[in-house]
Amino acid sequence: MIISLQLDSETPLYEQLRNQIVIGIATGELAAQEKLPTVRQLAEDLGINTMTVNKAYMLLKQEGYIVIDRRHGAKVSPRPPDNPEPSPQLEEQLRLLIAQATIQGVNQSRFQTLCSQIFANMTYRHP
Amino acid sequence: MIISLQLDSETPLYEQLRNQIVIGIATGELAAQEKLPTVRQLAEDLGINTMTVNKAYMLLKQEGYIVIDRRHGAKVSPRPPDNPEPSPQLEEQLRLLIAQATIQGVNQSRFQTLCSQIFANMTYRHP
DNA sequence: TTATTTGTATTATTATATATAATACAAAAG
DNA sequence: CTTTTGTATTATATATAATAATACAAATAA
Repeated sequence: MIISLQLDSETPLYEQLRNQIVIGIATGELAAQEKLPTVRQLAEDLGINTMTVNKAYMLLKQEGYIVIDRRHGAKVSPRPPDNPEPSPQLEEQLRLLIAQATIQGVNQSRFQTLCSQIFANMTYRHP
Repeated sequence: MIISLQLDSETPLYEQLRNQIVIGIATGELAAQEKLPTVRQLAEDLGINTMTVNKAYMLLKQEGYIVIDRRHGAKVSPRPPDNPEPSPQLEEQLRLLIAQATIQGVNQSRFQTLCSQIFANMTYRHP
């Protein structure tokens, strides 16, 4: 999986890394149960510090996206059961996003179409 | 307009303030051309520093949400023309949001319904 | 067994971001 | 001419981000 970090971004490196792994899981680029690189290996590949990668892994673990085992390293979590209700945080983020879209002049129809296109690339639950 | 800041949040105060004003504009709570409180007044009301409010106003100005005039203070920008294409930043944020929703087990149908409900509260372009 | 690899913890250091405080200035309104 | 406006400056304190250099426990591989 290709990971590209922007050193000049306002988004912290560990957060960029976390985000790209989350998207990688959702798109199916990283399959459930798939083993992630070791913190040392990934840090070396990306040219960043070990602890920065570790921070991203700890965050992903805390959020439930990956499982970490000392024997086998980090793995993508198995697919959880369907949960129709999104988390309050996700709902609030969506609310802010739609507010911005509305003000920018993107109407509901266009927004829904965009969502459909994005969903079409999420093969997470269709292996 | 009621603004509530969480001092213990990870989100900086100026960003919380910016977000709530954006939502206020989108929901119509803040009408186009409406005058915002002065930086000193809002800082006093919220019990925070003047420069923190100023930073939020500068950000909103830079993003085009408000217009600042030395004579009349800060005002909500007039409604821009319809723009079917969302900004790349917004699209990337939506992509990450949908990725998280997908992994959390929220399917497309439920997500679209949630979007519809949120859009129903955005009266920005229906005064 | 021994050596290596794994995640993880610790400590230190540097740089940047956040927030507050105390002023000060220019421009416009009253 | 005084007040109010946004804005700039300087200083200070705290928190976060990132790196560096180690070190440890647990498990794998030799």
